[in-house]
Amino acid sequence: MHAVSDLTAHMGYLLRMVSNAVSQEFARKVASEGVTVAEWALLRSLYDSDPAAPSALARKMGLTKGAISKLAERLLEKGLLERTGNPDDKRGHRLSLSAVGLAKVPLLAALADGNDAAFFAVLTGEERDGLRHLLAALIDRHGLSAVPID
Amino acid sequence: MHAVSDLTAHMGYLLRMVSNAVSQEFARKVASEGVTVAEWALLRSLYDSDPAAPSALARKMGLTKGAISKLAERLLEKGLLERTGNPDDKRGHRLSLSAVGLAKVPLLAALADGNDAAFFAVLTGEERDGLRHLLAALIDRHGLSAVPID
DNA sequence: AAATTTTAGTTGACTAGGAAACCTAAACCT
DNA sequence: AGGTTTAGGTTTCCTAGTCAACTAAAATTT
Repeated sequence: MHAVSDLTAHMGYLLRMVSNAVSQEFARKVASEGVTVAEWALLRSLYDSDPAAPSALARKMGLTKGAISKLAERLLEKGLLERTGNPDDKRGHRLSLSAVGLAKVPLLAALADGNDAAFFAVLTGEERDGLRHLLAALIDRHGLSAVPID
Repeated sequence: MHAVSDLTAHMGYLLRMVSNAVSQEFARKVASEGVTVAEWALLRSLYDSDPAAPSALARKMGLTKGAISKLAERLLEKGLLERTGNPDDKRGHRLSLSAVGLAKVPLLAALADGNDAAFFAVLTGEERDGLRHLLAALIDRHGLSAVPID
């Protein structure tokens, strides 16, 4: 008879637990700037790029078009993003940071740096390097950063 | 001037990417059994335990009472869970697996084992051990004890 | 040129979860 | 006793994200 393995026997489970903990910590911190984690990721993606189409952002961030659509909508309402039409293609448009959004990214980046440093400070430098290497290996060997959506 | 660090410079970001990938893979597999990942975790938690109060499950699984409440509601409707009143305390109740739920856990466990093995097969045995150790260390040192044992 | 297909984005339905408000029952004080 | 506080659960509202259906415009076929 197949023994029913413990939940915690699965690395996926441990991964999810740790990942949730990091994100939650960070969520509280960025909330003080009136922004969510997902919003931060989108703002950061636009920071050093030209105005980008939603579909391009979806590819870049590994999200679906729908996710970007909703995210962008909220950021537009918050005045952190700008949407400009594309005369060459009346279906699409381009998203870019507003002046306010542009100014906010460095602040958020500092919070992100601090959060990451604080959370992983419980590891030794060697352990941190090891973890980074393992995560990079998983991402690389699974071809994760370029996950085609749709 | 503070440089704005790359998103991928943060380990929390890499962690989230990998974690999402594992969960998504797994979600597809368990969907074939008509169950979601969160539902599987709850079912598994009840598998080798006595009937448990929702609040106890919340502690054990590291979720809020609200999350358990909604999850349990769906599982009750699917007929995988049973709810029995507690005469000693008219506020609460106990949740336990139904016969169907009980029968389903080993099937799901096999899927979980397979998913985990497949995803982390791109690492060497040594790397896997290293990753498990690092995740356990983070969980331990941050007191994310909600789950590790039992 | 007309019909078809592909692409861009939005919207709605659903799972997932936290936070907070709320109700009720139990426990604890005076 | 009677009032207050604490604990157990549910519900509502919000973010987050997927998938699938949909509209409209562009690109391809025929």
